[in-house]
Amino acid sequence: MPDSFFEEVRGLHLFSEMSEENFSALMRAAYVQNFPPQIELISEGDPSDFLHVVLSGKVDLFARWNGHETSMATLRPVSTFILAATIRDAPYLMSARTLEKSRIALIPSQDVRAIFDIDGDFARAIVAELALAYRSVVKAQKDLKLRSSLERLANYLLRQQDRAHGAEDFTLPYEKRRLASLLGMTPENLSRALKALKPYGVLVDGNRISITDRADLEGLAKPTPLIDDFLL
Amino acid sequence: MPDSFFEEVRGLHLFSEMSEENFSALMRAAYVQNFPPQIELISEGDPSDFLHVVLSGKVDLFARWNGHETSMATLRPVSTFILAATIRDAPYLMSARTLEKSRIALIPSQDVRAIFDIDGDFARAIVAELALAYRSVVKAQKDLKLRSSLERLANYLLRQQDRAHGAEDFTLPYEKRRLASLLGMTPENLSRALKALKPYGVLVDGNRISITDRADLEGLAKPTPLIDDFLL
DNA sequence: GATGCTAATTGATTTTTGTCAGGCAGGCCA
DNA sequence: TGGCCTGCCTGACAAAAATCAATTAGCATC
Repeated sequence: MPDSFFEEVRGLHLFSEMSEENFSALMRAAYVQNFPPQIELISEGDPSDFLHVVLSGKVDLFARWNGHETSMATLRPVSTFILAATIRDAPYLMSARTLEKSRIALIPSQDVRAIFDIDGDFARAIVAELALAYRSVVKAQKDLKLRSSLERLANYLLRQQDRAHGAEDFTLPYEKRRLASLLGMTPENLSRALKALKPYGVLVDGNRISITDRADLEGLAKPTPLIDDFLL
Repeated sequence: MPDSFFEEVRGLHLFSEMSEENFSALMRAAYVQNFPPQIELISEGDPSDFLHVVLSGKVDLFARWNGHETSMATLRPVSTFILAATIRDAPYLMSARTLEKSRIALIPSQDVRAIFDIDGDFARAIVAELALAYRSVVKAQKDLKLRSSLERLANYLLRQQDRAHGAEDFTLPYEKRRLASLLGMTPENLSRALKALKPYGVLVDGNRISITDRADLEGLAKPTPLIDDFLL
C-alpha cells in the first residue's frame, strides 16, 4: 500500500485545498518511514531536505547549545514540522527526535518550494499554518518571560485539563523530565513545584494528575487566552 | 503629499512583487499618522484592525501579564508588524508603543486579507515574511532557554557590534531598562552584568560600549548562527 | 525473587536572579 | 542657582532556581 498515507497527508489543512494535480506532484517523490523511539530525525544546522509529517507516534523538537539542550515543543499526529526552514531553504533551527515508535512522511523540500511557487492556494494554506506557528511561539515566549516556573506549571496543568475535556484527572503525556525541559526548569524543580501545588488542589500519582479545585488553581495560575488559548 | 508614503511601503519585500492594481487597492484606504513618543498604538487583546508599517521612528512590541510587562522586540523603519494577527483575523498577542516620534502607515486588515485571497504573489511574499518572523522568535526562545542572562547580554553586544559593521565602539540603541526587559532581566541585573563583562574587555560609558577584545568576549558568549544570525 | 536500569524524588547547598532602599549625576525649568 | 525630575548605579537582602549527592520507586529481564 505505498499510497495509503496520501489520504492522511491530504487531510491536513496545509494540503486539503490544493489541486489534485499539484498534490500528486508534491507526493511523487514523497515516502513514509517507520522510526523506533529515540531516533534523531533531523539536527539543527542541517539543510532542510524534507518537510516532515508526523502520521503516528510522537516527536520532540529540541535545541542544543553549549552542551545542554532544551525541549521546544512536542508534536503529535497529524502535523508537519520544519515548514519555515523548508520554505526559506535555510538550515533547521531545531532538532527533532522520535519519542516513541513513529511513522513519518517525508516530502522533498524542493518539491514543496516548487509547488509553492506556482500554486496560490497552497501558498495561502502555508500562510495560515505559519501564522499559527508564529503565534504559538510568541505565546510560549510570553509564558517564559512573564511567569515564574510555578505559574508556568500551573497553567500547563490547566491547559492539559482543557485538553482532557475538563476531566478532573488526566495523564501527563510524557516523562516528567521532558515536561520540565519544556517548561524551562530542571526535573528536580518540577518535582518540588508539583508538591508546591498541593495546597491548590493538585494531586500527583506518578503520571496521573487530578485537579480537585480548579478555581483555586486558577487563582494562582491566572490563565489568559492571550497566552494559554491554543487556537488564538 | 498624501501619497508620498506609497513609495516607502512599496519598497518593502512584502509589497514589492504584487501587481500595481492590487497594490493600489491595498493603499486605497491606507493612511499615515504621526505619533509622539510613548503612545500605545495597539493593545494586546484588541481585534487586529490595521496592519502597521513603521516608516520612521522606533516602536516597541511588548506584552503584559498580571501587572508587569516585558519587551518582546523593537522595530525600526521600514518594517511591518502584527502581520500574523491581521492574516488570521485574530486579536493582537502583543501591544506596541512608540519609543520616539514616529510615522506609522495603517493599512486596513480586511483589505490585506481581501488582496491576500486573490493575489498569489502577495500570499507568497507574506509566507516569506512570516517564515522569517517565526524563525526570529524561535531563535529568541533558544536564547532565553539555553543561556544565562550574562551570556544573553554578551551575545547581544556582539550582535550590536556586527550591526555597527564591527566598529570597536558603538551606542546602545535605547535605554538600558528597555534593553534589560528585552533580555529578560531587571535593570539592576543588567547593570551588574555589564560590570561583570569588564574582565572580558567590555567598557561602558553611559550608552557607549566598546569591546576591546572581541575574541575574549566570544569565548564567554559562544555565539552561534543558529541563534544569533539575524538572516538565517 | 534477585539484579540492574532508569526516572523520580529528596535534602543540602550554591548560584543566579529579583527586590528594596538609598544615592548620584545630568537635564530641565522656574 | 536651586529644586526636581529621571535614569542609572550600588549594596544588602530575599527569593527562585540550579546543582550535587543520595535515596527511592518502578520496571524489565534473567
